[in-house]
Amino acid sequence: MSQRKSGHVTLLDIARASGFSVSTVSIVLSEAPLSQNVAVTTRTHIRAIAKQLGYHPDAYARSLRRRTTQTIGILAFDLSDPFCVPIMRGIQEGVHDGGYLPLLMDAQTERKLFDSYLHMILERRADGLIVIASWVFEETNLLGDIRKNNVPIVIVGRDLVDRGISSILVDNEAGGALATRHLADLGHRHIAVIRGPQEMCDSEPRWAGIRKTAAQRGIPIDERLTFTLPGIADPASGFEGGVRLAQQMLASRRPFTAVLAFDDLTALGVVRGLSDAGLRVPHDCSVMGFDDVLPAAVATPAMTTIRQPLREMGLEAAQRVLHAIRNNGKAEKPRLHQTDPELVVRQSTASPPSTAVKPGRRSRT
Amino acid sequence: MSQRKSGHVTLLDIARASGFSVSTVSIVLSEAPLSQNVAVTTRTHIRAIAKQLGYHPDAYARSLRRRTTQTIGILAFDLSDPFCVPIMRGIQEGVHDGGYLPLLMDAQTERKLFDSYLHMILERRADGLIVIASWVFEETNLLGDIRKNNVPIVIVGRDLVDRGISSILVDNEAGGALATRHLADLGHRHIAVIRGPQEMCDSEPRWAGIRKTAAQRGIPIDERLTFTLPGIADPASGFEGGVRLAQQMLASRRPFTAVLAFDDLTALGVVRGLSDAGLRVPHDCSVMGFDDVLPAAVATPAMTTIRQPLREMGLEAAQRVLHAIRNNGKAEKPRLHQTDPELVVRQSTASPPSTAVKPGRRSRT
DNA sequence: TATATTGATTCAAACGTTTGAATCGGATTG
DNA sequence: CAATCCGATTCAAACGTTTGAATCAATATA
Repeated sequence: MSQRKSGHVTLLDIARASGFSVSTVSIVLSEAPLSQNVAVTTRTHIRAIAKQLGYHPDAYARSLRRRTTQTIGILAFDLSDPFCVPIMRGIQEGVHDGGYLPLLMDAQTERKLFDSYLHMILERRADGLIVIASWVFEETNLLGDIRKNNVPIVIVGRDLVDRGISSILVDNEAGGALATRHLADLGHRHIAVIRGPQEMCDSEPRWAGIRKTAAQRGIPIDERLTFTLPGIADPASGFEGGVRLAQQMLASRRPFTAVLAFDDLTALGVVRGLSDAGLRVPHDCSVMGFDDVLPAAVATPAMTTIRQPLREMGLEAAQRVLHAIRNNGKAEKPRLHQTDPELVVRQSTASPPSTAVKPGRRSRT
Repeated sequence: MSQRKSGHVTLLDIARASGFSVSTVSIVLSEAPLSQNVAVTTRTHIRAIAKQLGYHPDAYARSLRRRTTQTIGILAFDLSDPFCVPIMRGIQEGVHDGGYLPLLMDAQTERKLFDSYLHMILERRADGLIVIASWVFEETNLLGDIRKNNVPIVIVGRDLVDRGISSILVDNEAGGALATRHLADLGHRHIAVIRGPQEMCDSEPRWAGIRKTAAQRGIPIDERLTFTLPGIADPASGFEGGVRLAQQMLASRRPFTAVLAFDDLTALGVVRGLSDAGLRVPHDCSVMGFDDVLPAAVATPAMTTIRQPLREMGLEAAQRVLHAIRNNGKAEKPRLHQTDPELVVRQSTASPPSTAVKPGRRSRT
């Protein structure tokens, strides 16, 4: 009855129903400072009617008038990547605590979608933007458009500082070193390595950390036991890659007692590959991952890995944009924030077998 | 220079820069039917300036005027549940194809956040709403408010038809039957069962499917080998529950050759629990999950499970709301849509050991 | 030449809020 | 009694769009 054509209850509806003007109703319902001057009886009356009618202020009209949306866009390149989830959680926490509304979007690894969502975020006048760049993430020139409309932006999972964008990243070199040191401490001398795809910025420094630490400890790196993942956009491909590369390792007939995989999914693939060949982890061969995502924790044997402080990274990203929003005027210079990785020892690593197992030869059946 | 105080480029800016009126600019840039009447030179001129200035129409002003937001809210109770991801993907696909923008929100298993986001969705005037109710999901009376503002709503993962809400759900009874049949076909006669928490609507019918099929096949269900997961909101708790219950199974000293777990995470927990006790899966004992989420697929041995057509369910949900939006006037009556589960045979199930292993006794070490 | 037709552009109102300024009856003060 | 102040409420303009109706010149028709 009092419903308008739009189907939504508006201030006018309440004004009519209560006998007061739209202004008064607005002042009361939005709890403006002026509402202290409004008679108490009026206030309660208006509030009662609003609740009864199921009034919810129109965010569009409100934002239009107030010229602020209190909204921060979160654009994930691939939300199905378990890697994204804790980051997203951290971001949400930070954004929410700052009184902003997170506007979550998932580009599903599709460049086209990514751009289209970037448009939407611009059109929705988000006060800030955070990009989660998991796995292989293609550049987009649209990011320039973002800055043209001076929306503060932070990216996590990729270093775009030289593009003028604040970035948050784990210290990959330290992570690679941590992993290598762990295997060295266990006594491994023959380590197979699976490097990340060349397109990913994490690959190189992680590899550097591995190489340097191996050199320090006097561990030779056999290049015939060094492999590289192909750069496919689908993160689940990491698993398949791990399976395939494990087979190649075994086929190479070079001895190794541990595998250092680029990330957890790849490591899980390696476990599968080794297991299919009759090898047991960690009894016959140790396997390490990187990231510490859910599947690694619930697999058996539980995966030893290098944890990225994903939640903290998300939180940091949120605080970074919020800060940028607050001193809106002066654009601060982009910074790179590196976070500390952490070794998580679980079940997939152990000392090398006493008698050096020669992989490629089935150990049972 | 031509930037307004808002920091965003507006139609007025372009009008001034081009020498045409706001109306003309609007007509051109929004590609209204009238734009055919606009001179070609004018069109290209205006478009050029718009691009140069980096113009993006203000979604708020536009929606306000057009009285439609072309937006569908997606409210997930817990996005970190891998169960949600394919559903969300399906929804996104359907929503996007229908020309709508998905507005994704993640309640992080918090009732308070859920309600708060529900508010936001209402305030943002979403044209429709889809709720993903993974795991234990508490009711909320706010759903009534949604209908009061006649926003079409569909829920997936929970049956709320008697509350007047269209629901999409896997056929749990069929799924339970499918799983039981698979184990029976393999020759298992002693099956331990882990039932879902009582708070979940999936638990009962799934259990019914198991019981009936077991009876059909003449397989006794030992109630001392039947367990129930506690109803905790955190889905990762399923894994812990599985570990603990596996220990209880073994401690009970009752013989069993297979475990039918409520879902994949629980099943992975069971594998861990059995493995810690020295039992091998599937050699000593088979384990089955339910849902078919990512961690089940990448574990070793790969988990045999019952797949829910999650993506299809999401798609269906999207189409259901879109349909409801289209014939807005007449509210159609809520329907329950049950989807067909599918058996996915992997590595975690096999025939029972020839010599009936008595669990509770370590088979090695 | 006057009138109708067309093509190109603009006017102006509206969407639902918010908010500085204005109103207005009544009470207080000089 | 006039002037002032105060508390309670309302006016009216603005936010950036869209769009039916209006304008207006130039061309085609009678």
